[in-house]
Amino acid sequence: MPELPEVETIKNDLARTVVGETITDFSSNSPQQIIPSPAVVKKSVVGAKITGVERRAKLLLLKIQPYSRSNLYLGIHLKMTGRMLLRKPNDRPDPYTRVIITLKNKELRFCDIRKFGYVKLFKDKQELEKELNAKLGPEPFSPQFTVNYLQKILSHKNTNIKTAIMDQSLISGIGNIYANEALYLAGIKPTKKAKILGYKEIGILRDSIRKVLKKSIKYRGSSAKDESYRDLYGELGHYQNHFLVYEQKGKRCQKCQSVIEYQKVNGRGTFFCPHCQK
DNA sequence: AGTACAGCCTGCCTGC
DNA sequence: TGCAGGCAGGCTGTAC
Repeated sequence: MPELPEVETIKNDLARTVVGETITDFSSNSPQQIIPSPAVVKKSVVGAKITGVERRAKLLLLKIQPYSRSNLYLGIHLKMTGRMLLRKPNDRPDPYTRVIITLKNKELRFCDIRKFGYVKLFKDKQELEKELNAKLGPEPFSPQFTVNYLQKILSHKNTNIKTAIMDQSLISGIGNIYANEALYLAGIKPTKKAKILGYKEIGILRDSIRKVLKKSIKYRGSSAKDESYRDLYGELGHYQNHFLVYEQKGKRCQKCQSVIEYQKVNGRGTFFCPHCQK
């Protein structure tokens, strides 16, 4: 499932392949995934130029400059099974293609088995930032993501630490895979109450989050068992070959050789070492 | 207000 | 073999 490292990988590849391209067509066979509607988005973006690609949390952002008007943004959320694929117009169709953004001699295809993802038009930067800042906490690599910040928000959280770090309004970009991995690296049990973590422990957690995300970006993200994540070219990521606990139930902990356990935490599959994580 | 959880959606896996 | 039912989970809306 695409989280911060996966979206970052797609963003970086898009930045070097489609910036400067003009959009010649926009079509969708899944109107429920297009906000406000396929017709409005089509009218807004056709003839306009892609001038940049950004990422905020797990949202991919295409910056679009129409002729003689201010920048628009197309926000693309891949949710669970979404893919953004760069193809040529005559390439064979990809299964579950929901949206095609046509460029000159290129196509951006948004494919999504479960239809959880969406493409949303933002009229300008102001509208975009207003919405995103209202519901998203700081980026893990931003200067705002300090130990003091983390301590402040966790100290009055009445839930477990895993649920807390996956809460996008507290920290943005962390999903189930990297929550599992970061907590293992930090030696913290996923079910531990967020508010009882100490300052030192929070510092280690903050560093672990950054370390795990950074390493995954280096490996172009994770394509877990179901391989739902693919990069812009349809290729698998590689971080799954470096999972420490995620999908490692029954295997041995690399640090202490204990058997990795599995349990549900707030409805989410959770992997941990019963010995290393306290 | 803050936390928990159903619902969205569909392919895959399990068990009968 | 075939089919029903459960499972996966990011995020939103609703309920407590």
